[in-house]
Amino acid sequence: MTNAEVARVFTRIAVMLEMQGQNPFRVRAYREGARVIESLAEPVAAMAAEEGRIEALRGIGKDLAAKIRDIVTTGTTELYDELQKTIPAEVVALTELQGLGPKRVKTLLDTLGIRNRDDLEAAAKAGRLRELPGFGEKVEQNVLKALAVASRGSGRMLLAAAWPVAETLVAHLKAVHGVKQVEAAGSLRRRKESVGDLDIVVTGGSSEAVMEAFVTHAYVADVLGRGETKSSVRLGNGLQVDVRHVPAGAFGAALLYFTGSKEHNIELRKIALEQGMSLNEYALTKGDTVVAARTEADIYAALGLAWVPPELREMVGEIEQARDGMLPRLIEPGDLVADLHMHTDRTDGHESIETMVRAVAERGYAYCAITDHSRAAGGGGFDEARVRQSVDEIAAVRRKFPKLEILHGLEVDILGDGALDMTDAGLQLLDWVLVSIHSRFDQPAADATRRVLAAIEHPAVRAMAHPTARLIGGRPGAQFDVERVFERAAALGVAMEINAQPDRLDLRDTHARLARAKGCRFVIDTDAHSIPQLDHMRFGVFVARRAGLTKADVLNTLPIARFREAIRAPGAAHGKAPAKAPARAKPAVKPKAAKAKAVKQTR
DNA sequence: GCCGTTTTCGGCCCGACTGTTTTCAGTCG
Repeated sequence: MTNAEVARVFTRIAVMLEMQGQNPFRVRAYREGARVIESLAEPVAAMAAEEGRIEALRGIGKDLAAKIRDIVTTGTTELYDELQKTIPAEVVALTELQGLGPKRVKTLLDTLGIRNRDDLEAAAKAGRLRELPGFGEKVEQNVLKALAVASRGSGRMLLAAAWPVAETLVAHLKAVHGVKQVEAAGSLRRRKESVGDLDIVVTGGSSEAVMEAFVTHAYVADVLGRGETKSSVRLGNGLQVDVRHVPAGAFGAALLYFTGSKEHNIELRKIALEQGMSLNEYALTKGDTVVAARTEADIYAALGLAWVPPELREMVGEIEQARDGMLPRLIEPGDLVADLHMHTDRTDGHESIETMVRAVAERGYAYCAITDHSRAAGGGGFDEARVRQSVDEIAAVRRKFPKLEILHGLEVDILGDGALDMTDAGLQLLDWVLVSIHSRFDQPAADATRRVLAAIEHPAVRAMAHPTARLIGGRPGAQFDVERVFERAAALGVAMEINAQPDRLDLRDTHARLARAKGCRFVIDTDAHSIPQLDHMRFGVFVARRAGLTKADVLNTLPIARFREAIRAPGAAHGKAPAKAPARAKPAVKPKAAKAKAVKQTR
């Protein structure tokens, strides 16, 4: 049982209880429980095995804790089974459609016996929805639209994909006559790895002009709603965008409100109430008096809090830190002076070493590492002989770029049993060894844990690249015990990478936060396979910021000399020189003279 | 169902928009 699966049971219970018209606060408790479980860095199943551990979580009481234990051991809980007798799970799934909530879905089930999307589509097309209480022709049409949208995909978009869209729309709205401030809020501003929709806050100009400019933009495929202060559209790429037009004096309150997270905002409202004030999207008020509204910082200050960077507004302890003046000074993109993971056309990259290095130099970095693949990753990956050959290749490039330090690196595959896909002799020729998983992602957790622990134990290893190997929306990644791996990596001095590829972002934010708590140090790298990908670095920094990381946590913020001192020395934590283990059986394969063009990027 | 310098009961965030209504429920964020 993964955390996501346990959370889904709670979410479904919440929907079912709501359909039954139960106490809304009881409903909320299940939703809150689902959120808490989903945001955990550790498997909730493991936590549930320890007494009192899950009860200590805010929002999880005795009752929910017992249900979590039921679910992780048996896959379900009595209440869920009981509810499913009257409301099948497939009916619950209908509430995921835009415009259909628990009440309407309940009506559909009770009056027309609609149980799934097929039933719903047939009924809507036959014009039978419009007859129902609370429905009408418009709702019927919106249901058909929602079904069409749902059949197109998950609805969430990678941050890196939404980013340029947001930039374009913000610039478009800034150009409207009289407009003063435009800012993208929501999960994009919090730099979440994927965004469900886009929220843009605007001040100045006339509401009419702003909304007109917005809904007529070329990206807009469908106008979902248009009002004085709020309009919603769906873009051609499926992304929903909301624009809010607010008075200039309320910009801070609106930005705060629409940036979220919802849970962070709820906490701020509670704090306001405790102090006899009230917070909404227009202002922080005391009675009829506005206390603060113009900037976020004003509002936080009036609540006795330091301004919280949006990336931390996830109820991960930021409220307490803001109150105590203990918020971390988060790492900035400009703090990074090196990129230590990239590929060239010698394996699955698109550019020559020289071209890549020139692009790195143009980006102002002080040093970099060239890290092509080892053999197991395919795509012409390196064996020991190829590593020997590359010593001269690297030396030649170093002569051409004397101002840039170039580390001779390799991304070495961790084989299924934890052995490294390179001989010790080959490893000793390198000055930057990354290890990573590119195969057997579905190993049982115990095997995967042993595999990773064995790999990082090797004294040549400096860092673990994209540690879990997950792909956002595509692959869950290896299921090893992250806590144990982080503890051991911290002890060995093996850095954990935050990989900035937009669909990896691995470690993810919650894992990076846990790794930091365990004492790990980090590198943030692009894993670039082409020149444009070198510019993905910011997305890795965003993850680091969401994890609360500072400049001091990240090794590639250090000048090269200090970096060399800081990385794990050969044999570190072993109390001896690098093991002279017998070299692994050398593959009886000669370096390929010519390699097939246009190799597929190894994932 | 959770929670507690307002504690073991009585609260629990709140407004906009839509569509169906004719004063408001449902949904969303």
